[in-house]
Amino acid sequence: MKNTTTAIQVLDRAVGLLDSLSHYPEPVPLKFLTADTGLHASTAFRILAALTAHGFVERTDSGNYMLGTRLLQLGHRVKAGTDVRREARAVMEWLRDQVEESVNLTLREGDEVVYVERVTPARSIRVEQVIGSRAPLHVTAVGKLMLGEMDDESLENYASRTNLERYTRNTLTDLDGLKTEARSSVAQGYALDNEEAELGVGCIGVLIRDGSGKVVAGLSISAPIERRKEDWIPLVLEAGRRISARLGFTG
Amino acid sequence: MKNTTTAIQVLDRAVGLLDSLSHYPEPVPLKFLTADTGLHASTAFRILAALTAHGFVERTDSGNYMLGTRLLQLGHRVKAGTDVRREARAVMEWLRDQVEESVNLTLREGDEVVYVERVTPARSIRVEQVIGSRAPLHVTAVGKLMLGEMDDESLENYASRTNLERYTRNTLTDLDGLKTEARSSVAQGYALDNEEAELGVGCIGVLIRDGSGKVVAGLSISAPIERRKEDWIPLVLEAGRRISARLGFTG
DNA sequence: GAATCGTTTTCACAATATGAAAAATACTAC
DNA sequence: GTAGTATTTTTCATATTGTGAAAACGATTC
Repeated sequence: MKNTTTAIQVLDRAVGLLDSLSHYPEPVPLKFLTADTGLHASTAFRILAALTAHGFVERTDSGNYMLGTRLLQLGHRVKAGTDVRREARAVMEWLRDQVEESVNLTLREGDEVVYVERVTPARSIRVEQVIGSRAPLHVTAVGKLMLGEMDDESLENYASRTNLERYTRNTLTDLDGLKTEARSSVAQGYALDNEEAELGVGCIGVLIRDGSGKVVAGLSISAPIERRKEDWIPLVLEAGRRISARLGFTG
Repeated sequence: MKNTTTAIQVLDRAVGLLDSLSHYPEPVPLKFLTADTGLHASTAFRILAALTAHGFVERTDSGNYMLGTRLLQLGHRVKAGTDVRREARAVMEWLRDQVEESVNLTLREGDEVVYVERVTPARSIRVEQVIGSRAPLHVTAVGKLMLGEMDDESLENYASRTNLERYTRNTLTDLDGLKTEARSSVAQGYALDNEEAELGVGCIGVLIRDGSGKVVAGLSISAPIERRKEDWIPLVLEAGRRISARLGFTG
């Protein structure tokens, strides 16, 4: 567990505890948390008590710890991409119903995309992205489009910063290949991800633009690779156009 | 701004900053936050820097502060009512489409209900509950049902603890009236809220139970009072039954 | 009923967060 | 343009605050 360290120790520790908590599907005893974080029991206890008082953590009757509803509240007040998320929701549901696959909305954040909204179909085998999770630009359909929007220099900087880490055998790890792919994706208006982030998963992604023409998000279908159909491309393009239109884009 | 105070000062302050941040619809400059929280500029700055490093806060290009996507992530990992929320979603959408009004899912937390999930109709005038917001039991339809499930003593304790605070002229503020209403609501299987929490807003609520028969949540329609129809009662009951059934309740 | 394990409280200590002040940066107005 | 003002950021000496050892408490288990 990587632990970001800042100028304020308690905060680092508190965040570490929340982080640890978020990894458990069930409420956990103090013991587990001290084990994860390496904190002294009394220290962890004290911090958790404070977090509990603020509703960031809740305790079960048995005294176990879990994330608190205050986080739900704050999560819903996050402004990043508020407009896009609100406007996108209905269209995402429409697209999901057309193809019966998971549809995700992503925001760019630095060298990564963050999954901020998702709708899933009612079938037992489906692709599920965790809200808030991240992936580097070069391994996702939407990310490749974002890279394709950059000028050569920025793209090269991205490559040297991140080293184009390999995720699967299909990941584009050489600058030239990536550049070609990114450019042609932008040219055709959509990008594919052929198991480049995860084996077995294929995506079709497009960019979302706001009234000023700026790229504000990405929309993609994620499906088991053998179910993914290129026929869906027009649908994804259409969905992207609709969301962009709602945001005032007149492209 | 009430500020819960715990054994750990920095945490209180950090939470205060997040809280302040959550009240603004747009990114704000440091100035505003120091004004809200009363913190010294350098102190607020330092704490915000730490929160930013952890993704709890983000800064715009102009240097203004806003809540960060890390909160989205943690919010989605909150376990409270996870099962119910997941199972309820589809049924809530169905109900929303039947009546074209907002549908809310609430959890009980102490003497209050917390709104944890919501779907809204595509009409311009509609009731919107903020996810994470709270209301005392005696002013909501679902809450009255929860009160009706208690024994006399617990109900009386609730009344004396909370003083049955008045929200509108329709709020039930006397123990006897509340008791009668709560009991009969439970008997009929649903409760109405006739502008008891907010003037102009009417609700129809039912309880959700899990496999063990325990009440785990509440479901309600919230509509402008003049649009609310008693015809909807069977639909809400049906939706409640469906969700409970998904959780293994066999009535 | 003793022993073991986990949680909670207490408390003396020093490491940590603090805020005054200074430096840097961004605005405004003239 | 320049002077002036407001805001953000860095620095640093200080004492306040968070720390963790140890002890008290509470469950379980043997």
